[in-house]
Amino acid sequence: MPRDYSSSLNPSQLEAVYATEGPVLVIAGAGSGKTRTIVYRLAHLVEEGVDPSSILLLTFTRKASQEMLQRASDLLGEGRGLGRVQGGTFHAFAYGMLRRYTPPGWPERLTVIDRSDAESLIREAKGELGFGKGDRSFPKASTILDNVSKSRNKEQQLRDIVSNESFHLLPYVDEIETMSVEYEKKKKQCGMLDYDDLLFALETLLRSDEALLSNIRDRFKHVMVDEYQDTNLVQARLVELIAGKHGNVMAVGDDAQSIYSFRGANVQNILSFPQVFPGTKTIRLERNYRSTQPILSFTNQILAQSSILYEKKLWTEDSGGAVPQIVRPLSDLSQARLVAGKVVELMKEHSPGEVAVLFRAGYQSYHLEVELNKLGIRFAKFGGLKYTEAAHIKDVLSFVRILRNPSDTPSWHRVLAPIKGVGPKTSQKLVTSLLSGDRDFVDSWRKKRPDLDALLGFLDELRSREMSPGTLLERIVEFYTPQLEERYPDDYPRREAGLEELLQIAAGYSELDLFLADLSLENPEPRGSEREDVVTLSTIHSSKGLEWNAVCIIDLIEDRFPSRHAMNRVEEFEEERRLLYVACTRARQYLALFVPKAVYRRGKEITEPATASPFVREIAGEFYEEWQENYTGGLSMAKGAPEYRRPPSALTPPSGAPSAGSRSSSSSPKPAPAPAPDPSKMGFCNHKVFGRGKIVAVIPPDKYRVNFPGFGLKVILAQYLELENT
DNA sequence: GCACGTGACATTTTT
DNA sequence: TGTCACGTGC
Repeated sequence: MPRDYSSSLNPSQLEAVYATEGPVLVIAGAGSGKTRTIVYRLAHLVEEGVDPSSILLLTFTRKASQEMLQRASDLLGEGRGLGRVQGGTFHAFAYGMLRRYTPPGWPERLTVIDRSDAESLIREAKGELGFGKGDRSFPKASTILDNVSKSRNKEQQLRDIVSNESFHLLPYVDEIETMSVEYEKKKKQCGMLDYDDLLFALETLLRSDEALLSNIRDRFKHVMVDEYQDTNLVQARLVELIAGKHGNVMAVGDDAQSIYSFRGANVQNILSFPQVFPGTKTIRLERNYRSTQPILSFTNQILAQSSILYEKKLWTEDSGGAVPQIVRPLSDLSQARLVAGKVVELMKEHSPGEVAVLFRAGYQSYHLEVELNKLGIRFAKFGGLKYTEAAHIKDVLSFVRILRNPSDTPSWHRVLAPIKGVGPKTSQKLVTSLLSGDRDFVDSWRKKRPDLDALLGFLDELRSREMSPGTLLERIVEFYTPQLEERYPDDYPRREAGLEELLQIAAGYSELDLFLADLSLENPEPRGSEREDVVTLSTIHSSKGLEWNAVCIIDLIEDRFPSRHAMNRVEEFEEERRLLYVACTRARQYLALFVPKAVYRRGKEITEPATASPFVREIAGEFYEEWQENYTGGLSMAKGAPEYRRPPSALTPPSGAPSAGSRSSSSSPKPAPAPAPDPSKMGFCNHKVFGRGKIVAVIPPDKYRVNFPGFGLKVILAQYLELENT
């Protein structure tokens, strides 16, 4: 007998929970109890007698899906088999499927490569093709990969992507295309799949095998997809393929929180969901259970200034609370000190785990990390460099990967590199010789170099015995550690600790394949134990779906937030706005935005004045109070806290039906609108682009924006362009 | 061909 | 801070 959840959920949430047949689209504003709704729906499905293993729950991170399953399990009590719910990220799901149903003609062992592996392949290709010799401005491997990946994610021609989004690379577009072809070839040769391949491969598999497809459709009778606004085209097609027939599919998302279009996410997916799945029931969750009204009014303002219309205004019944603060430190260096001070202050009222500092890019927290260390405040940092990208970790994993997939040439090169006398050329020859039957070259080198002999002997020995991932890793680390000390004399203890951690992770696996795939597909638990009660530092992207009592956001100045790379096109600018929206809506009770008045420029050794972020400038004064750093390092009130007024009626819950009618821009007085940004003052202008000494394009004044970040020519914003020399 | 030092340059976000 | 190209000496 299904339980009655009406005391725990509001009417819209209930509707979403009980709508288990047919397509459902839940537009869930920030903090509107989205997770809660999914959790209850899972519980309800199982209570209704649905077999947990026939539910597919696709989420943005595995952590998110684990949390939901745990909570559903708490709700129902253990033993209801919620562990059997299938789920995780699209990529992990795809990998699992491909592992189980390997398409005919594929190598039986698939290697999933991460970003840096892919970059190595691109670099290899570049070397072999002889591109970029003597040309310092030849695009970097990572830049090329960005474009290649974007082209696949958005399913547009590489050439178009380059012209539209990386305009300055246009002179190299031919080389980039050639390299992309070479990259695809190399992956195939080595039996490797990159992140994008996983999704396309699954689609190809399902489309090519009708029996399998119908099997899969029968198997997953209920599909739920979280963060639907951040799915890309293939992901949406996969959902349609699997759930399109029975139509028991629920997509949850928020168009105002779409922040992954750089990865090919397409907001259109959520907007056109009702067309793709006819008969869709659309449910809006707008009542906010997270933040105070002053914070919500502030975040609503951020969206209100957008050139995109969001049919959404969050509201709460809780009208108390402090107004958000805008704090103006004298520089970004003193900002670090002030934020650290603020964190200390906040920790008097909140536990450390309830305090977060958010930023646009990983490097922006460096100064703050130093300050926090000085004060002895423990923190966990999310986002930025991945732990598995560290050189020593990659070194060790290369051994493992070679054992699993002997044609993994990048790993071979990595392993061979430390041997004296082996450079790129010799390494190439050695690998060729190792992979072909012709061992003569290798054997002659083995005689010359005892360390090569030892290395190959070690690998042979590992190969000859079956070992668990944990044991295998232990042996490798043992073999590798002497090198570690030699190569990183300064910080090898730290790196040793990292390897120790890797051993811990490996010990939890019984299958090597899964261990390797998980390392590439899931962020392994960030250093240290899980869920320690410490302050959080996080990129905004990594803060998605999380919340804290107190949130500080730093570096709200032009060039940093919005990132100067995102000043290209209007869409990118708007995505930065949504990013700020996501950041601000993480806060429950306290929100502060730090806007340094100057920034230190590393190269120039000077401090330059900084301009406040346009997003901050746009917000009318009545929505925040302002503090300034004075010259003694203290803070003083610059603009008093406004007498907090009840927000205009459009923002308050309409009595009775919360989910309806709250969106009309009705007659209520709009709070003093900040002047809309004037494009002509933002640097839109006509500009010529030079490539290899000649003009390759002219950018029309009305559509494009030019940005000079100090040196070099950066020309941005291109939807179409005129080529002068073909 | 390789190792190693030097200097120039650029630095988003993530599966 | 890291990456890459290039020069030098072996």
